Amino acid sequence: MDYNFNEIEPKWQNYWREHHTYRCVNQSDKPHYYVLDMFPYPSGAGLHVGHPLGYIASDIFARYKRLRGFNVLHPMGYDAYGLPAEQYAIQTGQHPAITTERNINRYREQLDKLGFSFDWEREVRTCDPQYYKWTQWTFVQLFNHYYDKELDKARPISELVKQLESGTLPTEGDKRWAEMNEGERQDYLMNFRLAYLADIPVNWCPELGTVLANDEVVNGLSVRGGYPVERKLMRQWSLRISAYAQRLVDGLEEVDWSDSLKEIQRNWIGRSEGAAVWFPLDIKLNADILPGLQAYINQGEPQPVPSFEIFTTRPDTIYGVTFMVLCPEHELIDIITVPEKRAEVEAYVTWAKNRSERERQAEVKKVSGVFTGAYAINPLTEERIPIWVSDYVLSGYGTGAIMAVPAHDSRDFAFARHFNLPIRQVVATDPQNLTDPSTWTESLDSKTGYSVNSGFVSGMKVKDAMAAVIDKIEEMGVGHRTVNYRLRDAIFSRQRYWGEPFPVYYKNGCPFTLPEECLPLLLPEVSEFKPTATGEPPLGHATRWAWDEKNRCVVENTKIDDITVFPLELSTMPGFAGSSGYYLRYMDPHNDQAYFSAEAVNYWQNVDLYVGGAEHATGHLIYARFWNKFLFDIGLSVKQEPFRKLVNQGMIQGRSNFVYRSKEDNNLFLSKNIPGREENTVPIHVDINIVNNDILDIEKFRQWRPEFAHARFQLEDGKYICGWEIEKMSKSMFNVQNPDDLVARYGADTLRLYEMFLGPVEQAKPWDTNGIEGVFRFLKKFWKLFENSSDTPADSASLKLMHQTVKKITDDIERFSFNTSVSTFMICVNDLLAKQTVSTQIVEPLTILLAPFAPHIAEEIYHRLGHNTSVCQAVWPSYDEKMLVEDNFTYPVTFNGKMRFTLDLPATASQQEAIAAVKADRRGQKWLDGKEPKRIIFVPNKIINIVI
RNA sequence: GCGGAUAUGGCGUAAUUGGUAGCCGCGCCAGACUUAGGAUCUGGUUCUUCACGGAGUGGGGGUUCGAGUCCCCCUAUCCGCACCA
Repeated sequence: MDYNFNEIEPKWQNYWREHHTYRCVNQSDKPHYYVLDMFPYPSGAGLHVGHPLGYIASDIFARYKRLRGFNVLHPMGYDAYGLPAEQYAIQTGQHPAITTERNINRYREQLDKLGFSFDWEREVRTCDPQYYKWTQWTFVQLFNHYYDKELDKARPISELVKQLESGTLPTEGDKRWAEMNEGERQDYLMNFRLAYLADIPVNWCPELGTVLANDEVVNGLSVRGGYPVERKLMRQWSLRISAYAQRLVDGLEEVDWSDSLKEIQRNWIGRSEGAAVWFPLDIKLNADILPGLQAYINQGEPQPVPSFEIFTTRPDTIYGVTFMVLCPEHELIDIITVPEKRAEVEAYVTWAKNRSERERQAEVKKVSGVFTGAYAINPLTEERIPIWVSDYVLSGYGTGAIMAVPAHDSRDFAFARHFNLPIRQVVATDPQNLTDPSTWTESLDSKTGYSVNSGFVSGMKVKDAMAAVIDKIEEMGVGHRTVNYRLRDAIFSRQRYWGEPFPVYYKNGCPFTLPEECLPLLLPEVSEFKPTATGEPPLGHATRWAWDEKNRCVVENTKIDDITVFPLELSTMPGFAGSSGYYLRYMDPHNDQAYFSAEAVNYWQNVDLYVGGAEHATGHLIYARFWNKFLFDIGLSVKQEPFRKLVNQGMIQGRSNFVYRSKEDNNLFLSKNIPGREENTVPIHVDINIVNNDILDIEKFRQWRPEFAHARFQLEDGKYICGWEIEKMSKSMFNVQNPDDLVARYGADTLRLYEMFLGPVEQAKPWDTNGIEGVFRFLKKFWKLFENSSDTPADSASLKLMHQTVKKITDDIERFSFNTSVSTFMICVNDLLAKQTVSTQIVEPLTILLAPFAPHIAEEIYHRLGHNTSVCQAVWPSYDEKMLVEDNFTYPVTFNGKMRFTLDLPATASQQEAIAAVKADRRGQKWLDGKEPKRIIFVPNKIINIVI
């Protein structure tokens, strides 16, 4: 009987489902292992071909670990909230819950066909109230905690309040806690909460009534609709992820991730060490401007005169400062600008503020700025330094103000050149030979060299000068050593419908969280998914959706004039909210008392292996680490890092095929290698499903589209050869390969093996089915091998081969090298098929080895070999080292380093035997020349290196 | 511009981690079987050469008895960040 995957695969998929083969329990004598995939967003297009790659790899590993005797947690779920379902809802009126449900069912169907060993009883969906209850709960915790910089962890905000009340902690700012009213106190606490409301500059589109992400805005117009977009300060929820910046950097040391991914995260967090320095203002203190400067007088370092703070990573260059620059958003601009410059400065600030992020990025090289007419004093040199405004200084980083050292910073250099400001050299690689900086074409940014023209640090190495200057400014009380991070707080509100509602209501404009027992706050039904006419987010359509404080419940259609009923937050949470803690929920998915139980998390700890795309490096993987660290601080999570080992599966690109249409004759198509084809034809994308190994199926092509019905061809060797190119996988390029088609044609086992055979899991590669036949042939051979097997005892050659295969496959899986595993299987089967008959003693262990890769065929053979339990309950075969050794090897022999001859030796030979063999050899005698070898370097199977 | 990675036959890749480069598969060539084949089997396939031989892991240098592998300098491609002081 032939290998009939059509019969085998559904049979065992049903068997596994009925027998709950992959059910996983939270207690076991076995060691535990948690294998996790990044859960998919169920898009309408179905499972995308890149997804199975990672799922197959993790499934192989999960199955392998089970066979090695581990209790394996291998769950799957859906990141079900998201924009596409909502956009579809706006266009069609179809509720996103319905489309999402439909897409999930389609995903599930596709996943089931591939034979994954997920424990579906643990499935989570981010849009399920039983799940998002805990997303909301975590938000409430974030709101109720602050970051204690002393203890370096999150603590309840109530403890901060206690300290403020007792006066052990003074308030920052002009008012003391005791003097504040309730509203002021809430406002003050908002500066500390880990989830907080604050005014943040956003891209606001008035026509669409929503905030847009930077990539949704082009040239100041919305991508959708082309409406004008303005930068606007808006009150938005944010997560104070920046408080965790240092711990997010430090944590990278202890995880087993690729260096490149760690590096991406390090860059994203952007830690840089430097100094904060206060520059006093040199202005006349008159009654007009004095109130505005109060904050600059009282705040921070105790300065008797108004000063402003800058951040620099190059304190050593402070003697080279020739101007200062403030960002256009800096509140000091308004105060210090001299009257005669005011009009010019205001015009510039208005222009700069209205530029979109995109415009700003596109015109990075354009220098713009304006002089305020005001001056600062360099605290070390006491020079007067002009203060400028320019948008090359960003408000979101440092203090939004810099000291400019044009000689040693390329941006300051460009600015100085443009406005003809002085450039003063204070660092030189060769202090003896200074050149005139006004002749330079670029700044000297390097940190190697010596300080020059720099007062007391002149002559020091840059590194020493940095330390010396910081010491000096600390001593003078005008600054201090500090660290800055590029990481910004995460904006957490979206004016969308299809997301988690915030468990927040507003009382006198102040946000309060709902009590825990009232969670989840259900997403209300709305009549429309667009923003309301008054510009509220879609949740504004929920009629009088509100919190009834007296009855402690959420109400709708109520009279809002009731004084105990308060409006609820109308924004929803962003996509990363639901995905930041899902791996913890899988540990205990049905718990309705807690996010997850202490027992569950103590048992599973954290994810041992996480497989997913590197595109989440600066999104999900940062947020999830933050989320986990917070849960760790409040005693829920038991590990600082959620994902111990991470494997990034490579991106799958598309391999497009082309036909070449003649420029003269629209019905004539030339095969790729016909002379003159390049000049006389235009390439046209052709559906890859009617091309096999770059050979076009001519009949299918004629049927493909009416315009090709009468196509004629110039063939080569009777075939039409198509061209190809690696491109992004997309419908419009007809290069999307649907996994379903391949399963139908070759079976899931072949697809699984083939995806692994393509190349290393981590590597990006084009999708290409050219080699799938070879893998399919292998499975047919494996089947044949089983059919040829008999109960006769195994011969020693076969046994040896089997042991070698066990070792190789085991090693390959451990180091995640599945492509070489497939090769190993092929070699083994080809060797065994050359024999008349093969013992079932050999076939059975090979079947178990194959089970992680091709579970259906392995299950079928395992049962046919007489077992009535699943191959998943089998024991991974072990190997005997003695069986691996080759009998004889040819060794290259060298004397004093020179290669002389080769020698045959048994692999098990000892040093003495090796020396004896050399002595016995005629050439050996000649080179030894009667002398005894001093030392012999003898590596089995490698080399004999003899030192006389 | 900064940071990270990669580079091996016609193609995807492999190399016991410093030890005979090209395993395995695709494709191709030749042959067998077959009414037929998108089936199966056998042999060959880095380049060059009739052959003997020679060359060869993006290019150039170095370390080593020995380098695809380690070091330095280029080049190309891919990815991430991008006025982050």
